[in-house]
Amino acid sequence: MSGRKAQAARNDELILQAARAVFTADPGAPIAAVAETAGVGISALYRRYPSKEALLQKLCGDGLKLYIAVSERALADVGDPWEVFAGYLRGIVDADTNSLTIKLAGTFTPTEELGRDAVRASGLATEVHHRAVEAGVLRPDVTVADIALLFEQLASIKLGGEERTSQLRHRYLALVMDSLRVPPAHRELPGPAPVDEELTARWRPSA
Amino acid sequence: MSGRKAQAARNDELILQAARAVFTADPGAPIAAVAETAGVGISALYRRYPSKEALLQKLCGDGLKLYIAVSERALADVGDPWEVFAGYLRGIVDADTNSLTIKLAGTFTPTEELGRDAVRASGLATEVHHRAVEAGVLRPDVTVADIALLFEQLASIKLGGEERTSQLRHRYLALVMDSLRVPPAHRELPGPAPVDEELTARWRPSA
DNA sequence: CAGGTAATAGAACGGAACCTTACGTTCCCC
DNA sequence: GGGGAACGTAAGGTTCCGTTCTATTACCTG
Repeated sequence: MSGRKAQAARNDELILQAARAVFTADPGAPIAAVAETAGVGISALYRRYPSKEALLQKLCGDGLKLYIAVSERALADVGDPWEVFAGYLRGIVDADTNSLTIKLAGTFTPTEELGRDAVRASGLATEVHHRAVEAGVLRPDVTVADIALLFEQLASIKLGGEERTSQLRHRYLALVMDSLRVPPAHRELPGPAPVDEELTARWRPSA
Repeated sequence: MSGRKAQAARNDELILQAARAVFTADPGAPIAAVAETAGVGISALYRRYPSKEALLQKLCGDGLKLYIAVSERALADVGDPWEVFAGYLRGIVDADTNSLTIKLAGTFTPTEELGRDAVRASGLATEVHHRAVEAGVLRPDVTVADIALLFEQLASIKLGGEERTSQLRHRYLALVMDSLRVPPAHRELPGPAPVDEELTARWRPSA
């Protein structure tokens, strides 16, 4: 498992991973930050992608494909309709594709393939939503576009590390799910609520 | 109502208004954009504020004072406990102070006065929250810090113009209020849901 | 009415940030 | 052992932005 080609193959994945992490944290991050995080030089990036825009397109495309995969998994699930829908919501939040795709919306020109995948993703989301409404487990005055905006709101949460952020997103997803579900009810919220220290920490001159 | 001094007084307000609008839309906006929006030259800004940081501190301070005013109004209200709390939530969303204060969190060193006001605002919010829980109209497993993060999520919504954005924020505030209130119930959501066109518009190469 | 002053608009400046390319080096594979 | 792929680093060249400077306008006062 050595050799120049093996390192290149490893770097392929390393770079993508770093790019995802860096641009998720800061969509306007410089490309040098990606290289540093990946532990490679800048030329290793430009060998693989002709420009920053190309890298962003790749990242966006991967995110969309992940989104599509989660949706298809939900459509293939024949279990309890509410649990299927709830699992779908949690899956999208975990995939964390919204942080990237939305924040990068206007920053590059969309590929044709990107457009096709977006249409496909939208269709699948509509079908998932439709099934939940038809089954009578989702309040009908909430549209599929509403759900999309809810995902965006959850993606805006960034507090502490990656793990804590995910925890809090699930907490507020659970909260809003209580008002999405038919019949309405209050269920236990997962994860501890934020403490004051977590909120005030953001005012320190670190950033 | 003319004269050089009158224009200066008018510009005072004009500049603050423009700064609020510009930095609310884009916290990293250049100071030239503020001058252009206000319809004045750059020197008109630097006559009033010694630096960009000073302007941001002023804006933040004003936002905090507005937040405090809304909270005090809620505490003075002796009507139906839930309606008081709901009005408080709507008031904070309308004041739209979170978009500025949070996004600018780490970008400048906080003044001492800013710190005092922040403590005061936090205390008032805690009292408002406490009353709602005591009255049994707010689910007790949601903390005051939870409410703060909910405000942030709502502030992250930006779609179409200012008016449409406000409308949507109230829509999702109403949605989450359905799961905050005791007892839980589904009430009619205000404002029309987003249509596809509104969502896809963001992918056009305008920005 | 004339000079002093406050206020303004906008160009000019200096420096930082950042995408991209060029250069020199290393190390596999034939 | 040599050809070339892959790499790290440094420099190029541009854009952007906060701040300062200059020339101008318009009011007020003596």
